[in-house]
Amino acid sequence: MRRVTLKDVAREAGTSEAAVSATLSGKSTGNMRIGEPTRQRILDAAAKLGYVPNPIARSLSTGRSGVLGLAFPYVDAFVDRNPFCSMIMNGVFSEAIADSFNMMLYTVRDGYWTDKHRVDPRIDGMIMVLPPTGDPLLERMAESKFPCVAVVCGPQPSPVMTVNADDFEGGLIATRHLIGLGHERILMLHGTDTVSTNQPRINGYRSALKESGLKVSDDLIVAAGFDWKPGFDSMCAVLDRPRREWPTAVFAINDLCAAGAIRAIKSRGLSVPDDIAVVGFDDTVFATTTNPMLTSVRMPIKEMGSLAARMLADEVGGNPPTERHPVMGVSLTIRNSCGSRSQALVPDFIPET
Amino acid sequence: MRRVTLKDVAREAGTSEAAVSATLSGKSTGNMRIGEPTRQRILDAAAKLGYVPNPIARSLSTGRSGVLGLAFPYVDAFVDRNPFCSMIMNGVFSEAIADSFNMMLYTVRDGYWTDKHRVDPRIDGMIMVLPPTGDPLLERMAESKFPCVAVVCGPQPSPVMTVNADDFEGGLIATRHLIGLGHERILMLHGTDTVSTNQPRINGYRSALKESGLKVSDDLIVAAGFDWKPGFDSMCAVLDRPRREWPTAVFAINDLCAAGAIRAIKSRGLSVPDDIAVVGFDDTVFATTTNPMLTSVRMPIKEMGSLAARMLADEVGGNPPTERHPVMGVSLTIRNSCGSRSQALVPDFIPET
DNA sequence: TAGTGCTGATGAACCGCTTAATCGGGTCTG
DNA sequence: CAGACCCGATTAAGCGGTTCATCAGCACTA
Repeated sequence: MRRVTLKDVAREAGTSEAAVSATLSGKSTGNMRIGEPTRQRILDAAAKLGYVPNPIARSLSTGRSGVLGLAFPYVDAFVDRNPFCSMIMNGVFSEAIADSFNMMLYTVRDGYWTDKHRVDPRIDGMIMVLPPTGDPLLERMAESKFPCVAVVCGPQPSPVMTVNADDFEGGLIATRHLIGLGHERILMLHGTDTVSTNQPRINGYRSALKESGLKVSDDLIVAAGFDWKPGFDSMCAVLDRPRREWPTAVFAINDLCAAGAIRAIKSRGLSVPDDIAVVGFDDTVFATTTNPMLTSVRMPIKEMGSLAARMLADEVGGNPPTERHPVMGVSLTIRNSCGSRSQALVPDFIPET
Repeated sequence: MRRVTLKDVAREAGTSEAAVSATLSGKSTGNMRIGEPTRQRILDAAAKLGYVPNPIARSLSTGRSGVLGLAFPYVDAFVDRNPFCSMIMNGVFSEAIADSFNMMLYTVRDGYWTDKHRVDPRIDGMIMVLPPTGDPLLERMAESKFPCVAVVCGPQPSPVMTVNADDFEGGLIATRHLIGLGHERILMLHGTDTVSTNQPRINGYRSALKESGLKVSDDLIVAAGFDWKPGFDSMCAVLDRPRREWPTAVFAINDLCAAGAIRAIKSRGLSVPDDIAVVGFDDTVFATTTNPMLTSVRMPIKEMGSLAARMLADEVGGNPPTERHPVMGVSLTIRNSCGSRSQALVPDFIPET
């Protein structure tokens, strides 16, 4: 039951190992030429023996592995509760497979990457999801010429390739939407700056207010977080203020946060959107499980993953992408949480199966 | 900027490569002994040069890679919308890291595993999540002695190691809960048999009815699915029946399906739980984003992933686990969707951050 | 003193594949 | 007819580790 090796095939075909290697790996490298009859014998022998090249041996000798690394922040709640990560992975994975790359998983917690000059030779390149803003790690990777693309890492210049969504624009259109519906006191529930999307979204919010001549009030820019509970808590805190200080609308940093805010609002016996309108961000599955369903800024999350994989595969394959810092467009998916549509409980958006 | 190799360290330390290898890999294999002074010189040299062993070379010569494979079904909607997958992965990953294994990703769609005698030498073992029931693949893996554990693969005997939750018990306690609240017409919204959890959960439902002397009616066992939309659609269809045929309670195959059912019920102007009570399954994040929040059967999903990784690591490490087919217990998390608790909008369960 | 046994270390084969260098021999050219 | 050239294929040197067989040296025994 031993694994069939090159040598076995060579013996079976009555040729040298080199001939087999050249034939099977396709690319007649160097000056190696294989004639048609020999080629056939080798192919037959390989098929007969059920030969499959050993990728490890190949890696050792070529220095290439055909594996892409995917590193993401390791936070239980994030992974378990927020589909963002799996959606990125989904995109990365499908593209990687299409390019016949395998995927290896890492986390930033993993000590592997903290070491200065260390790069895992088992991977040809790395995709880093949501790297902490200003992570020196990216510098190191760039220095060591290790192909790397950072996904969702913020708009500031980066030493490595990046894939971002236009978070500023997202904040802008979400807020404009609310302003267009007549809201003037709009609460921004934001997250922490460890996540790069935070500031741009807030800035978009600010810009939208300014362009409409509305006052930007720090009282209405409140720290919450990217999960359900912080959204709930922060919204509760705001509603504990005197009634006249209440906002008439909320722009939440993401859907989960928005879902928490909605429940907080309802827990006071208030209505969404009649008393307070809510807009989310990301347009994930949560936007359709809340009640009312969320109007949310859509990011092409899966596509961002695919694009990152595509760019990395190209870079590794020797075709450096010309656009090394793409910014994906966002749009607003309008549902029921702002009152701009019918508020029937029948969903106006049914996800595809 | 070349990678530092064993040879470099040997030269620096003035010893042979063998001595370096033996020292650095710890286990003084064979009859190789290294004296303390030499050992120190080698350690110093390695530290000075910043030597890091090349895992590929090591793999080639040892036949072991220190990598575990994780294969999951590749369905967009499943990955993007259902946290099940990422929760399993979370568990697997954290345990794998703890055992200093890396993780490589596969999908069952990936042709790699369809080939008869083919096993990726880059991994030491494989965790297969939700393998299709009766997948011949598992037979093959068992035949080829390749360490493998199937996670959530159903209660039937398996040629490989398995990790399951007690789905039957889950169906039982969910249905008993509803019966205990006085319900007699309980609708079962189930999924498809391609997922192994489907039948056991239905069987649990049946048993609970029988033990209470209630009639099991095929009209009340309705196919839906594991996502939001099928739950919504099937519930709508049931509510299209004459009123006297309506159920007073619903047991849904999972939380997402339950969420769809809830919306369907509300879209008819009915109340959950006053008119119809709903129980979900899995107790994922969705159980807290619906309104009312879902009473749901809790499976220790992350723990199942961890356990699988643990078992696989042990098997690979030469300590075959004694319990090769553990079944994890389930419990019922009671919230608001059955009327057995206060229906205040304030959550009685706030997820940890 | 030859033999035994142990410690500490080395040399070299090997894991399975790639690839640069080389080579035999046939054809074409000057 | 010698030299140039191309085709088809082989040889052998890596890639960077692990590990088995061997060995030098020394102490201890009979």
